[in-house]
Amino acid sequence: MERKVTKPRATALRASGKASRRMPGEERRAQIVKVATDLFSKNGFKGTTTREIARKAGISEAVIFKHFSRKEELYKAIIDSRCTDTGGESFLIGRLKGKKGKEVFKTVAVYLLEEHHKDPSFMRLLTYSALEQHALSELFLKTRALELLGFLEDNIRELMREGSMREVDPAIAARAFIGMVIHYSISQELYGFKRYFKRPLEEVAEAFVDIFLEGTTRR
Amino acid sequence: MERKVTKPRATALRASGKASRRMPGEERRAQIVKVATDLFSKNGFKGTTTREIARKAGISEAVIFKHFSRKEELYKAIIDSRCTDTGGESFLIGRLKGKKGKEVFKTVAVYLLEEHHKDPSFMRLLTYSALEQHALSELFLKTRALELLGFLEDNIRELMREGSMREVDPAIAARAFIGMVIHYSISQELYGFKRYFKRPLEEVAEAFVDIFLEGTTRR
DNA sequence: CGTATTAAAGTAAGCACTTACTTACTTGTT
DNA sequence: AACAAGTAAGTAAGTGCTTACTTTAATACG
Repeated sequence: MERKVTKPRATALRASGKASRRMPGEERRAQIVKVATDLFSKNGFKGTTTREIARKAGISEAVIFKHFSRKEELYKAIIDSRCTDTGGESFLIGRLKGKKGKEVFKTVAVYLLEEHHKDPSFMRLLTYSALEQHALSELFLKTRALELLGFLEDNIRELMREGSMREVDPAIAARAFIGMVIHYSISQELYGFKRYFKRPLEEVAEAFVDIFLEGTTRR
Repeated sequence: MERKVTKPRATALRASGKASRRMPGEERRAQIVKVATDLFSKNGFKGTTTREIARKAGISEAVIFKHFSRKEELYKAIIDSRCTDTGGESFLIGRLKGKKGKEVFKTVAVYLLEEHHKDPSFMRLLTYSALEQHALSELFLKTRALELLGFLEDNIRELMREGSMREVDPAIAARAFIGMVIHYSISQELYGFKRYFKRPLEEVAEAFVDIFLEGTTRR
């Protein structure tokens, strides 16, 4: 049967100056991942369509399926890359080597606040994946989260041994510290608290460390 | 044209013992809201279909649209009811009247941890709505969240005035306290931390208040 | 109390559109 | 000419929502 003739979409895109041009396979794959990451972090897995990913990448939908067998596989590729990305929290652990005491807490707080501020997409992706019960939050928990908590607990035990920190439950104390930092970060970026409250993040980090170590009671 | 004849679904449901029976309009509306709340909190707005809501309620889809003009309107009805629900945080403010100092922090911590543990659906709904940029998180922020933070800030100022609390930034201190509590709660329930760490919530609440007031430094 | 009527609650079937994904083919590059 | 990258057109299934009709329950009346 005679084919319907319609205006080619990609050529229309090219005319508009937003079009993709042909790319080597690996480059195209990486571009799809980047665009998809952005959309998944904004809309979640179900809320993101392959049609929208293709549209934003300036390609046809079929190209996505040249690189990924299914939508789920694209999502998994993103999750995997984000948990092995050297820009993540293992990088943080590296920066903590050699630091002790207050400096550890300060470094952790500043790093986390800065990372979340600079690029909220990982935080959003992680939150969506926890809600949607995807693998990312499980993977993240088992790798980054427990690793960082473990590190802080060890640091707290060391401080107790050398007598500068009082007897506390290291696990609970680590959770308290991480909790105030990350919740601040999430409520500022995700919940819009930053419209009502804005401070330099170094100041906020400093204040949190101070409260954690010195408490709020007058002496 | 002659209608196709197939087995009525509702009668099939009735036979299976799970069927809805006829209900007065208000009762049915409430039932739809309850079922939909559960599904929206598990799957988000986009991830929940009207077919699935109807199936779980044991009714046909058309019944939903007898009560709500659109799916979006059903969602809004849920958001509204959850932010005016007397089981929410305004209830908390009521409980804080007359309490001072350490007792305020203790009551807030225990209450929030218990509420989230007993019914994580609101927390999930709120998190989904923040990600999906629905009205719930905005409404919640403007009502409950800022109200509670304001209350804590006032309490902190009062403690500084009477000399039992040292000079801190009340806004930052309130965020620090709320952050450790809520993040703990969310990470336990939503992220699955409770599989790796379990403590009686009174103990956790007590420890957080202690850290907030006394810090962790040995004196 | 029985019957007819009316109102309320509910359904089967469908519509128009969207979704993830496929396939046979075209275009561009080497 | 061969290969890689890409597309137009399509499929089967799913989605939010509508409509014309059926069923059930309540009410009025004799």
